[in-house]
Amino acid sequence: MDKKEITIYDIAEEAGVSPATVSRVITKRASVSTAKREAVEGLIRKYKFRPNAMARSLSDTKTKILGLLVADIRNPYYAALAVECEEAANKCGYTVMLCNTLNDDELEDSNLEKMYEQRVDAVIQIGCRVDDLVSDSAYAAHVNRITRTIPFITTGKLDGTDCYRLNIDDVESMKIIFQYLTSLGHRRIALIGGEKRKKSTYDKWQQYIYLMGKNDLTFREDYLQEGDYSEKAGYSCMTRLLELQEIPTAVIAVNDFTAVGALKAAAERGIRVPQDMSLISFDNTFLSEISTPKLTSVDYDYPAFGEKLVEIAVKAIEKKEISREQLITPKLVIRESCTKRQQTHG
Amino acid sequence: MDKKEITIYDIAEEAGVSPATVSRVITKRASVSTAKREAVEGLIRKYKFRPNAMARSLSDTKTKILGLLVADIRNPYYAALAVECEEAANKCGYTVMLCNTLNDDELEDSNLEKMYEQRVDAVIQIGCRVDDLVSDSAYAAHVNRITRTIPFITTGKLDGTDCYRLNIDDVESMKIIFQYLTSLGHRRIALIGGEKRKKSTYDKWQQYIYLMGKNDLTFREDYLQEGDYSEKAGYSCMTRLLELQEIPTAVIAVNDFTAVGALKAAAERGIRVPQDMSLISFDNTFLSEISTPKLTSVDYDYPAFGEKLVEIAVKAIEKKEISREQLITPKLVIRESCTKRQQTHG
DNA sequence: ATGAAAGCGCTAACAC
DNA sequence: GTGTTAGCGCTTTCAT
Repeated sequence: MDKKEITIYDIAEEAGVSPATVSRVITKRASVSTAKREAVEGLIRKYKFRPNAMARSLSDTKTKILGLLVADIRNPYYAALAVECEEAANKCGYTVMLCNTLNDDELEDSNLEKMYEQRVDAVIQIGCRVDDLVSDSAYAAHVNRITRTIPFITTGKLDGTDCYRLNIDDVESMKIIFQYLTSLGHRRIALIGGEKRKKSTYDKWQQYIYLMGKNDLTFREDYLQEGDYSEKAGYSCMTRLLELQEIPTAVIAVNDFTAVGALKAAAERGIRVPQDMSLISFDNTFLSEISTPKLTSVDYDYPAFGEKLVEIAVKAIEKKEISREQLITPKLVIRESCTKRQQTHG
Repeated sequence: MDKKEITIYDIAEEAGVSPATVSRVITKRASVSTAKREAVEGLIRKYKFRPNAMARSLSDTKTKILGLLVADIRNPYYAALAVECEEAANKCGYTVMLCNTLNDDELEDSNLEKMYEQRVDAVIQIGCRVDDLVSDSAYAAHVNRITRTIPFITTGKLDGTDCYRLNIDDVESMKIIFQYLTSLGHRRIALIGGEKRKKSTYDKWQQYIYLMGKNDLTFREDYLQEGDYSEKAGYSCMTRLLELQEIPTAVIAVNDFTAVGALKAAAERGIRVPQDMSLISFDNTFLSEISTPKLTSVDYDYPAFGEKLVEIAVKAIEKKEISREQLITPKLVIRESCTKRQQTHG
């Protein structure tokens, strides 16, 4: 502890050059004679000198930090995306400042403030209030204050704000699922979990209803079980489904957590997946891989997703042309949880 | 975008006071007359002014940032701890800068550099090379360069360095497990997963062997199955166990992932947990809660763990007295995966 | 209590 | 190519 920190002045003095020259060799933004460069580089190595990022940011008004605001990193979906964002950011020379909103509006606000104080070059928000079907206007106002100075990228809806949107194509996801399920012969298809006040869930519901019609399947209210996004919700939705006179032959779970809960409810009642019932989910987190049976799930290509998010941020920072709204195309990862409808079940 | 940012000079001018006064009302570190304070506070609200953290850090050489270096945030264990650290840090007025090492030594190094450049006030490292039974000396040297100026806190071993250590009491964990398992009548106890080059695993092994002896149980090499920390490892370790002449009546998995894999292997062979075999794990992540059956697992009280980590960091930053080595006391969370040994199994 | 001014460590014009 | 200098926006003596 407590050794005085070295600065470019110390390096400059010992190398017999000016601080500006040291700065030049560090930033590589201007040319320096080989002799001086090598002298400086030698000293940098000798003292293991690292420029003070604060001073640097203050001076050139770029922090090279991307604020990443996620709902809850303990959720594998956010964790997967966050890691990819971090890797993508690193590749572009950016560092990520990650904060959790933990479903707490105040925390969401204060984290946003913090990012602003830290003068992050852009903020990427994934989850929480940005996902609301109808955006909270106070929140939108808050975001707009930020977008006046910093690009704001989100995977949510957040209307009434001047932000960049990269959304998952939920309509397409549902289409893929229906295509797969109907190709397996399923006609009694249920959808469980999720809150319809969230845009992504709302869109799934709408599309579910539409596709039931389009495929000439009978839509039944009781095949649409709202819950939240937890394992518990999946459990209780599935339980309710299994109490029905005529249980579905295929169930779509809003995410992997609810699918896992549904699996448990099914197992308890002696319903085997996929032999007695098919189950399919969204998100394709590691839970799909470790559950028994492994889940067939809709994947978003997280590496590409993260890269795209960062690319938008970086382009926006550099004031390059970049579309304000883009879509992520989902694809189905087929594992073990679905199978052909059993003829005996009708 | 692009509105010129407001500074304390703007506020000062409009309020008819000096920048120093504005700074005083912001920092609250000196007294200001009520009239001027209110004028300044009004303008701060009016413009929603937020001081530039870079400038502030440059000037007072404290960033109020804690670097948090974790192995992989996608792993629920790290995620749980990281979130608690973030919450604890927030409470103390600190922000967390989270980076993943992703099991990549270069990334580990570069993230450490980045934290240093960012002049974080302390770094907390959880996982990766700090856990090695025998510390890499180049890495230790790197850490020592950092500890010359910044407190370094770790949950690992990392000997040969001047850091603060907060370790899980693995010996105690194993004791608790044995106490529980033997009280249920188990005598054929196996341990699966983990690499013994990691200190925490090494300690568990040692203690396992010791306790087998102490409880007068026969130690068998084939009841000790090394793997890594993945679900796959759990699956293959358990598979090997189930091929033995005499299978164990209770299995200890090194973490929840391996336990989940073990569960799958058991199910495939028709072995029911806990009726036919008891299974117990370490870490008590959310996997323990959502697996079927729910896992009995050793918990570390993550909120307290995170708080302690941050407390050590903050105390060290403030140069207060604080012990260099402390232990986290584990406790068992009993769920569904263990039961009394079936007498019929001997 | 308050203002003037120096300084934190760096970058970037601007001269030469 | 290289040095000089003026900031970047804040905190903090030091006077008053």
